[in-house]
Parts: sequence; structure tokens; C-alpha cells
Amino acid sequence: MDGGFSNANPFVSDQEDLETSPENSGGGSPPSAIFTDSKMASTSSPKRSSRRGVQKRVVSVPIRDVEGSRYKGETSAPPSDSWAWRKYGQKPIKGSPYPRGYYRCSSSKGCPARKQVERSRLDPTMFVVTYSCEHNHPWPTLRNNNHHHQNQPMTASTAIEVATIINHALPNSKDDPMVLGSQSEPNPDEKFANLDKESLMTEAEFGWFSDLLSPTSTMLDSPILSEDKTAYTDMTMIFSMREEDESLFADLGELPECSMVFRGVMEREEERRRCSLTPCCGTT
DNA sequence: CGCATTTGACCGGCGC
DNA sequence: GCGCCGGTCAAATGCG
Repeated sequence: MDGGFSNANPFVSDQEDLETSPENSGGGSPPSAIFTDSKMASTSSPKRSSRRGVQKRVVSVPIRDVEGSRYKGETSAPPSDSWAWRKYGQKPIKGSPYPRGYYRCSSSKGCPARKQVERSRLDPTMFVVTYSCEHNHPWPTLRNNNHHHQNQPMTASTAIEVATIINHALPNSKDDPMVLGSQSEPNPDEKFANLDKESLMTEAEFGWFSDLLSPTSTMLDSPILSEDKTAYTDMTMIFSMREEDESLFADLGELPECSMVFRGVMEREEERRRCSLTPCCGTT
């Protein structure tokens, strides 16, 4: 319940900047996934200013998600995802009772992908994960070179993050208050216009994610999934890769809904599968 | 023994 | 100009 996934529609939020607007990170707002570009990079950190072109994607992950992991009880447990991350720092954040953990992609040398993990200040049941990478960085694709990413099967955390993303991608109604990625358009109408155009999920935004679901992706190369490609259409099958995941997803009520989106993603992927997909921004 | 994590120090931008 | 703060570095430590 605390995880929020059992809620009818927990993925409604207009939060844009968790760092500067902690009030948005959970208190009164349900768990959510937020996708931003360099916007956050201009809020309060020095390094950010020098890192223009850094695209950021913010994802809220129910903390319950990681309670079963070895990080349980840690102050800054990294919600696992499909990629390998190495922690390189941790800092207490002013105004937050929880430290922020800094992680970088641990496999490819020189891979600029990073993520920050911290607990939501107002909703300790949530992790706020900020993925970031720089534009124009020649990342290997998942299929070809991202061996390190392939090494890691989708975990429950991944699944939940994915589910979060999907749920954010779901709203077909413009009345839906959900905000998917500020990108660079301050105008909500423009956002939604863009969402309509791209069916809410674009390669640029979710390529890294949708590739996970691609017929040629790592995930589906697994014996489990390769046995039955129809598995794409059912997240429950996809996420049944692990027992631990099963128990976690037992609480996820909107999987059928998600699966519909997955199908759409798959269709688009089959049509346009070409971009280099990265754990962070998946740009170009 | 190798690798990941921890943790304190350092850096650099921003606000006052 | 100074202090604050977020982000990163790197040595030390722990674990498998």
C-alpha cells in the first residue's frame, strides 16, 4: 500500500524538479516518473552548470521495491535496474533526512551514464532515481555493445520502474494531469501535443526502456522469454523472470493496462527499431 | 585477490 | 569575497 502501486492511478504528478521542489516529491503527490532534460542541471549544483546537454530522467520508485534486496535498510539503496551501476559517492542533501547516492554506469569504461538515488523527502516510501547522461555521447547499443547491461536481468525494481514509466505513458486524455517529461517545453499543451504525436513514448525518451522489450533485446533473449514471444504482451510474464519479482508484482494491479501499452511499444519498436539505446537518455 | 562500497576531501558554481 | 552546497574523486575498507 505504501508502495502506491495498488492505487488506482498512482502515477499522477506534475512535479518537475525534485531537487528544488521537495514538496513535489511525494507529499500529496503519488509516486511518479518524471522525465526531464537539462532542466534540473540548472537548479542548484555547480557541476550541473558545466554539464549542459545533460539529459536527466527522474523516476520515482516505491521503496518497497528494494526492501527485499541486500540494500534493505540502507539509507540510499539503489533500486536495481537493467544496468550495472557503481556507487561513487554519497552526500547528505540539505533539507533531506536522507543522503543521496551517486552511481555511474559500471561496465563500459567511459560510459557517462549516471544516476542519483535518494529517498523522497516527503514520501520515504519512495526512491527518487535520477538518470542522466550527456548528449552526443557515442553509447553502445544494448544489442551490440552493452554487454554489461545485458548481464543484468530485469529485476523487480526494473519492472516497477518500467511500470511507472508505462503508467505515465498511459494517459490518453489530455485531462490527465500527468506530466511526462518536461523536455524543454514549458507549455503543458505542447507537452501533450508531443505526447499525442509520439503516443507518449518516444525512442528518445524510452528507447532504453522499450528496447528491453524489443524482440531482439537482451531481455527477450532469455530462455524464458524466447520460448514464447507472446510474452511481450503480458508484463506479468515478462516480470515473472524471478520469483522475487513475482511476489513484488503480486501487488501491481494495473499490469493488464500496462501490457496494452507494451504492445504498442513493441509495435513501434518493430517498425522503428534502430536507434542506439542507452541506459540513460537513449538519444541518437 | 579483485571488485564494489564507503567516506572524507576537494572542486567549482551560485547566492548573499 | 566568502560561505554554502552539490557533485566528484580517490584512498581505505569490506566482501565474495
